[in-house]
Amino acid sequence: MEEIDRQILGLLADDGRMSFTDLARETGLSVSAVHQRVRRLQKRGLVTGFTAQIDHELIGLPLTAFVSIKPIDPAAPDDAPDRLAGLAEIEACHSVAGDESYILKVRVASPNALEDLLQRIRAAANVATRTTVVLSTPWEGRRPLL
Amino acid sequence: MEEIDRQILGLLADDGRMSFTDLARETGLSVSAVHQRVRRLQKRGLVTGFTAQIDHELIGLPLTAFVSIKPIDPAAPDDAPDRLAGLAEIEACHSVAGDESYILKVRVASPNALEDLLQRIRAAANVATRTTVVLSTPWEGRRPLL
DNA sequence: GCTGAAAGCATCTCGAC
DNA sequence: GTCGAGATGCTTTCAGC
Repeated sequence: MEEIDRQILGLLADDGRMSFTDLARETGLSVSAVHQRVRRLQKRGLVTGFTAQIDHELIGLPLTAFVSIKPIDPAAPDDAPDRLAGLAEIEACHSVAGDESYILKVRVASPNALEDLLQRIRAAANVATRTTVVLSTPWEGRRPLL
Repeated sequence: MEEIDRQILGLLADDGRMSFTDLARETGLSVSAVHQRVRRLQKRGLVTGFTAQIDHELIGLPLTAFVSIKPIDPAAPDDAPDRLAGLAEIEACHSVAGDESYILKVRVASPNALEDLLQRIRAAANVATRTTVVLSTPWEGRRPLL
């Protein structure tokens, strides 16, 4: 991948709805050239999609937490992601190295909802949980080095 | 907020580039009505922006980790976010409850780059670090309950 | 707050280089 | 890989309700 594709990725990470016309102006290419490059970036899988960024506080999910989980029976087959996929409050699921197996990022409406979710997580995946509550988020989703 | 705004948020979270024409079809409103609602959602801050979703492995940042930090001098003023803002590898910074002060999510190219980043984090913020390496990510950025 | 219509732009495809 | 042009479709505004 080269310089101009990195530039396009950066521009689209900053503004996912930027028009091809504007992308062309910024990159110095023609509209059709940018268009083709963006399509190629999607086809190659470098761009997996576009999404609206939503303020979770304002839509009624003000409480974020990280939940680390550890199987109660270490001999049981590890299908935790499948078992947890149905819980919509879980925004992300990472398999990790270390004492615990997975780190989940969850969003809920209240402490009560968190307690309820933790019970559902333990029941669904037969795991112990360790929860770290987020107090504030100085920044999130910042674009890494391109 | 009401039902139809939730629907619009869901559609835009799934496809941030969906046209107003398609949004109108899905919601049963006229094109101008959806247009007006989306503008209002942005103005009210429920939609903070739009972004391209990028495959970090394919752009050369295959290693993700969570770095928890704890101040070495607990009496010093806590301006860690300001001190860390210049490190572009840090994708997110959450202030958390518990033994440690912040959880950082970082993306790097290699174990060597991670080691180097940890040194820069410790130097910049005068903190001790505890790092959890991500092995795989069953899912991430899934839309929470709307 | 919703609608429909109209003007201005953007998208997307092609043929050519 | 890039370009320019053209048909199609989308965005955006506005008057009317």
